[in-house]
Amino acid sequence: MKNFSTRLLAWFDDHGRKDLPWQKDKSPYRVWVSEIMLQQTQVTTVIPYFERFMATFPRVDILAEATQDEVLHQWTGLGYYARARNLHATAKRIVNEYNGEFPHTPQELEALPGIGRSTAAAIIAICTGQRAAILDGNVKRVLARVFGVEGWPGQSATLKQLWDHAEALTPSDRVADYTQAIMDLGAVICVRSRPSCDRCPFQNDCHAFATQSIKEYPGKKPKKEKPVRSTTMLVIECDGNILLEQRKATGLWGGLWSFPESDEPETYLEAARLDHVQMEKLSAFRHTFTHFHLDIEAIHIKVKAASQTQASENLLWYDLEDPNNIGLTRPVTRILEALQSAPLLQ
DNA sequence: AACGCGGGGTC
DNA sequence: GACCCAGCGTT
Repeated sequence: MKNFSTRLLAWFDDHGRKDLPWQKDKSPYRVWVSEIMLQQTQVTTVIPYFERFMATFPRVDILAEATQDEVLHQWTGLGYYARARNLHATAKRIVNEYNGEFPHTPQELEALPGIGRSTAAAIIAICTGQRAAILDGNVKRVLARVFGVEGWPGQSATLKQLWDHAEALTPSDRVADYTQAIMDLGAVICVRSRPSCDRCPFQNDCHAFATQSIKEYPGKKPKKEKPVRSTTMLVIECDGNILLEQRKATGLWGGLWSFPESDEPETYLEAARLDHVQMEKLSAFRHTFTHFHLDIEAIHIKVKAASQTQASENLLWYDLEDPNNIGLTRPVTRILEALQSAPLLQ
């Protein structure tokens, strides 16, 4: 299609978003943090996290010097916690290897943890104005519909076609605006369900609109049955303090703090040299991940003096009145909320 | 090339 | 409940 970028930019000038928090001061640091937070996460969800993160870590060197617990604490609730670990690792590398300044080439950016092809391009385009093509969820949806690209974008053949379109369409002029514009079109007009085609600058050139097959694009991910796992979480309380265990550094909920899990509470307590005075089931619930369901049963256990329990690297007593700055899993925040709004056992 | 990785918004 | 979101790293 001719004039794609010109027409998109004309639309952007009238209708694009220009007041998002990360558009105020488009420094590489702020743009980078926003791009990482926005991976697989919606704008409205990100905004409060971004504001809080910037207030706590206003510069890359400050982020680099923070502890991982502090970074994960800021990330609690955002999900995909490897993003936070990679963000922290990259901050350290920016300080140590690049003297605190972000590199300006896609190759160097992509070599940093958590920055892939699209995120590198976004940083390049938005911060330097160098030509670089992005391909995020918005762009995939727009291009799949306009050009009738079939198949699920998770498949490499489909993904390649989308990248080819993205590269071909990205202009040399006004790349920063173009990058924002193509995302805005996807976020504001070409939304997933019930898109506003009558307000779209490409209505007359859109394959999906012309063939009345908008729902077919982009192709859907093949659905798979989610397996169900189950666990028992031990909410061990002593004097208003809750025992938490740090999860291993990688994998699911990596680096976050959660309740000890055991199907045999008595055995666990014995091993930890804890004497319980009361034990009561809390309500069971289901926590659903991308790829499986986790049925969680929580047991509230009150114990006598905790001094017996050795404090170790990956164990801490979490004071409900004076919480640590650490990353917590969703079930922990959920259960602690429930506990505090309806305190049991006095 | 396929899978692991969260939590929340939307319909 | 199904589906998906400003994707990337690992295998």
